[in-house]
Amino acid sequence: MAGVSVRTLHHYDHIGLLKPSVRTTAGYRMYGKDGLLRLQQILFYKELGFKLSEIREVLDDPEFDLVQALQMHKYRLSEEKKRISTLMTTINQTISNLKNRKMIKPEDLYRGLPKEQAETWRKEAREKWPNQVKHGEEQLLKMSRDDFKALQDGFKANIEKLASLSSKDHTSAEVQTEIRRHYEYVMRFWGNPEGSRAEGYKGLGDLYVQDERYTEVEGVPNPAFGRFLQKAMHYFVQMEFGR
Amino acid sequence: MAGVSVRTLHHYDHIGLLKPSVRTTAGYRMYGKDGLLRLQQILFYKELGFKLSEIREVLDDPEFDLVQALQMHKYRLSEEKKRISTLMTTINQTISNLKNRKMIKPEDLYRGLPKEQAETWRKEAREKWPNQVKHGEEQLLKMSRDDFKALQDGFKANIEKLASLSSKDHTSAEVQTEIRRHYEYVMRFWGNPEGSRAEGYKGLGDLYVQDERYTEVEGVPNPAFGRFLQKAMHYFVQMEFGR
DNA sequence: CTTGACCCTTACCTTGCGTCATAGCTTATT
DNA sequence: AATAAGCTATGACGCAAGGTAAGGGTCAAG
Repeated sequence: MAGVSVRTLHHYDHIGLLKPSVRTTAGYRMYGKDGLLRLQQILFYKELGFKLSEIREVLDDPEFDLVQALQMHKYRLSEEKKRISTLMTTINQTISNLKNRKMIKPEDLYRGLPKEQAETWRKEAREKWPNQVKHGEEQLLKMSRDDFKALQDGFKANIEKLASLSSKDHTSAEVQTEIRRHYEYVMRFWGNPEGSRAEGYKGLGDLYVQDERYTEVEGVPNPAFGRFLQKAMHYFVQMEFGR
Repeated sequence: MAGVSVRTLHHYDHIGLLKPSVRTTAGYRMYGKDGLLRLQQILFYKELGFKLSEIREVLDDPEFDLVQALQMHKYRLSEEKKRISTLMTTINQTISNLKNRKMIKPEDLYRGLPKEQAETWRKEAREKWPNQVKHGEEQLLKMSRDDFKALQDGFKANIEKLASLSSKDHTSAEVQTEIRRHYEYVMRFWGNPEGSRAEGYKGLGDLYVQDERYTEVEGVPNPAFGRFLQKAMHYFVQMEFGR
């Protein structure tokens, strides 16, 4: 009748949030106009996302600082909104990665590289970001073998350093410094066109979580490291490019 | 060790989401590298807001359309985000109303009005939007007594009509048409300066919920009507001014 | 008087674990 | 080796806000 179920009224009665003004001899709950007002207030605050216990405080304690409570709640809501926003961009990245992974097979990446080198790369199974590569392939082809080796070793060292930091806070300066180097390596390997770099890098972070092969360390998969990297990378992009 | 509690692993085991690869003779749960990967994937999707049952579907059914699931989830998140946004503006309104209500006493409103008229108004106890009025007072003073009476009667009729519609959907054309008239009446009574009208009108809707006196019909408080009006008014402002 | 539409109470189910309680296992120290 | 500290395991209960029966009384209409 008033938009709430009988069960809800039972519940409110049970927890003492809203008690009927009278009970008929048969035990029926009867609510007066004051009860109706209180119910509407309850529903109002409930819509705002307050918990019933909080509502009870608000309504029963006249000394309660309602304005402050509302402001605190607004802050909670704003945090939740931010969280949802980042989740949505993460989902976007994940979706585009899944699509691209379907379209480009790993083999495509090595096509055009000297067989020997491709074989080494594949065996080491450490710097595997072949997916989505379109520009990277060309860039690699332009490099001399020595340049490539140096880059590869530096990259390897960087990854290992990050692995050793994986128990730290992903937002710490230590980690973020190393992540910046990681970003630069990835860009050189990956050769992403300007503009989509931030997006691509974040997406790579998501891939780390999706596929264990990306975060093997010394040949041993380490998925927790993947999640650590993903968070650190997202944070880096956030700070560096502002989303 | 991996960022999850033992209890969580028990739980995942219990619901069949993540089972240990082996059990020691003592019954200890041992997870292999595959288990670790699966755990990370679980945590990843959990962060995105998926329910555990959904995660199980995603991970266990290779035929599962992950992209579609992600897109659906993104939509859910966007809806939630919208909801939070409107909640936040509602809170803002409520806060400013509470503040203003504290600052301006009802008596202030009638100050300067002919005593007789103020008395009538107070007694009828029906069109009570004296709060926050700064401009309204002046406007009322400019009107002749007859004009005022006509306005008052029309307003009263409008409110009664809305009360009779309070069981309908607040977004229906019927209701919204009457709400538009209500809006016009309020603006004439209230005399809000241009620019803040939409905000003020929404805020008035919130006040309806806060104080039963605002939605008395024939002298009888009707708080459910208050909530109805509030929603209808918010919707009106949304459609008319786009927030 | 019976039927259907309400209401009552009691109590279990949901989600994702936290938090005991009780007991067995492993490891470190004595 | 014995003992204590510090794991783990298995129930089982609790929280939030009610949904969903189960079993039974009540009320107005026919």
